[in-house]
Amino acid sequence: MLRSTARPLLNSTINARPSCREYHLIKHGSRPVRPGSLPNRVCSAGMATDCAGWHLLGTPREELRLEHTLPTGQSFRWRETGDDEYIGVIGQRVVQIRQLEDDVAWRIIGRAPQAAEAEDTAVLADYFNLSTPLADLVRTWSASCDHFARIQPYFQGARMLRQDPTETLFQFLCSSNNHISRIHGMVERLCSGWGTRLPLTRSDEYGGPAHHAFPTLDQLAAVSEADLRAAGFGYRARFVTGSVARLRALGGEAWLATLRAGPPDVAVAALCTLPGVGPKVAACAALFSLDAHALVPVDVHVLALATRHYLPALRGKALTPALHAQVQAAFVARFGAHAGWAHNTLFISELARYRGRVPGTTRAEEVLLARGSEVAEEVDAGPDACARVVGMDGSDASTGKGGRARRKRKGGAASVASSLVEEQMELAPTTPPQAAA
DNA sequence: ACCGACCCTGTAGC
DNA sequence: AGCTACAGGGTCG
Ligand SMILES: [Mg+2]
Repeated sequence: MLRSTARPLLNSTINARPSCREYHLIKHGSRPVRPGSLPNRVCSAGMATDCAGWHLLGTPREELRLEHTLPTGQSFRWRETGDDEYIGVIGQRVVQIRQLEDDVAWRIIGRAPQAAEAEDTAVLADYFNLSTPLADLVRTWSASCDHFARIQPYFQGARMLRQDPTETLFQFLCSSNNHISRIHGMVERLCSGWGTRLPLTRSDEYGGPAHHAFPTLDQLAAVSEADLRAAGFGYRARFVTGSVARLRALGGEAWLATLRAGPPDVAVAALCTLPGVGPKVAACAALFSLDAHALVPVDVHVLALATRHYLPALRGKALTPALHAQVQAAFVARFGAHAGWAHNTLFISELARYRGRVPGTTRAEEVLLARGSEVAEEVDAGPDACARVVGMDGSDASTGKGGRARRKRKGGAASVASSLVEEQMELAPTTPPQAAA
């Protein structure tokens, strides 16, 4: 195994040459070295470390795959900095994280002074919800649902994160009737404009942009609607200032945290009293940050997959609160107390970025195949394939820099294909092609 | 319960 | 390449 044949250990924003010990920790094509000394169970976030600050999370691929967890719509706080490598902020820490063959490696590259190193491992374990055994849950879900059983092998390790409640609420306050790419920018400007900058602890190795904690409610209270409009928030500017004011009146972050202990419907009802927060955004905040593992944020895409597989009678109906409740109930009936987690795997299996990964599964693919589209040329990479099926040029569909499969024909299948290609981050179409025209 | 307006802007489509 | 037109992980009244 020659070094020259391996991809660079660190991406281009990391300038330092990795130490020899890093090579022991980071995979080189196949497997990490010194596996015998490493914890390999979910609940024991790794203690293993090296001189460059890398640790192992202790998560086998069935428990966590970053590709299915970080850039799939639960958080807008991560950016991909390399092949299967990301940098983002968890609370008061800037985290560099990378997928290994059967584990995940992480290190802290920046932190607030009050963020003690001794807490790092616990913070990571908390953020990735490591006390929830995903692989065990998957077995029960696969027994309950044929569709889930069919697609899940292609989307392993899709965990729910346990994000900060305030951060999650405002991220998804920005999400309604909006494009993913714009949401990313809005969240970023909120952080860089009003959040506390996190000093880098490895500034000699990292030359990328600065990172900031998500602004606290006190920091947000200093932001005017005009500020937000200038930052491109549009009409959501008033939602933000209004929600900040109301949250502070209710008791701020401490009050939000109390929602974790109560029933999910109480949390959702409370969140819905905030301006700009409806059932969908409330469910996102509750599932992504308030331990409401059973909640399902029902958007148009979730409704589409629900009508396709569970509630055919609801096809074509508008996404009213009543319908939202019906879909929610159907998911809980089928998947149980962690229905929100199950929904997450189903949701990401619909992403256009993964189109073709599961042979002949989605309705969109069925339409394309029925019309003889070249989508049939996509090879079956097999379950648990690591390589992307779409975006072979390495670009990320979610950043809009291309990478989508090129379509050549006009009319017929091509018009269907173009409606697919148009999907923003990725989601397969929710409306019949003819209706889209 | 239903329906139209809605701030922007990244991107598709010429 | 530049432009224009569109549509977007919903929410509100
Ligand atoms: Mg509300």
